[in-house]
Amino acid sequence: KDRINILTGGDARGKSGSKSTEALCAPKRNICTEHDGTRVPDLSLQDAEENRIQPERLPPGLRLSLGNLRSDTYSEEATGEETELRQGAADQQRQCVELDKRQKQTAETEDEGCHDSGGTVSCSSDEQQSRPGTKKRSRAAFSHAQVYELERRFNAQRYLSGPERADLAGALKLTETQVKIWFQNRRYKTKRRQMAACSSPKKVAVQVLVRENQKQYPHASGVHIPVTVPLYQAYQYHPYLHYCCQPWSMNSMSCGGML
DNA sequence: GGTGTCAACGTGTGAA
DNA sequence: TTCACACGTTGACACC
Repeated sequence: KDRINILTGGDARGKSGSKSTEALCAPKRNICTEHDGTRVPDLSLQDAEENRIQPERLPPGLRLSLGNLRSDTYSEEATGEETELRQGAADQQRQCVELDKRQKQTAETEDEGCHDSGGTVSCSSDEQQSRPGTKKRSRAAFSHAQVYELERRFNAQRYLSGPERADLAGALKLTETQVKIWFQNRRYKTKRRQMAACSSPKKVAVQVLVRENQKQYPHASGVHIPVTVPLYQAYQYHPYLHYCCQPWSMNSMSCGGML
């Protein structure tokens, strides 16, 4: 059902090298079309709020390494951020070192058929299948810098065109497929969290309504049940709520039973 | 051992 | 036919 959103509005997809790629992508971004045909804003900004990686929480080693990864898109933002990136706590540095050690150990213990692709360790499916009796599936662990840059890009735009994906993949030393899959997984993960956040506020409201056995709302149909918990309070603990339950999204997010 | 995370994979779909 | 999408699942891994 959500394909409607993608194919009619928010879709920035395009075949690599396809002639229509650029035309499809940029102008339509940030606009989605609901099932009933109404247009709704893309959620990238809200996602950015929820998913943003705070620079001060990054290990210092990673902070410094990010400068080489930044594309022109982020050049302005990078200057102020880089100063911030240089400040770090010692424990964070230790954490980073530990993680790097673990990643290196993992890489070293991989089989010979596996290859290191820019900080990630993976095996091609051919290599896996060529081994008799082994059907081991690889799961590349992206480096912190790669994930950071992917997150940054995702916060800026939820969909990448073919050229954009190629650029990003090249910058991060990942394959285009990896970048594509990462964005797919990232969008789906965001949506799942939205749905989870959308359903949880129900419990809060119900608790208040049944308090003290007061029969304040005789019409059980619930047509005019007042909201007893201010929405801003709910938003404080459920950051997805404010767009998940807005009028333009009510049709698609099944939040009708929220009260 | 159970659980959560996440990259990779599989499926169904529409557009070009 | 090819491609990218949403969505669900799988398998590896880390943590408790």
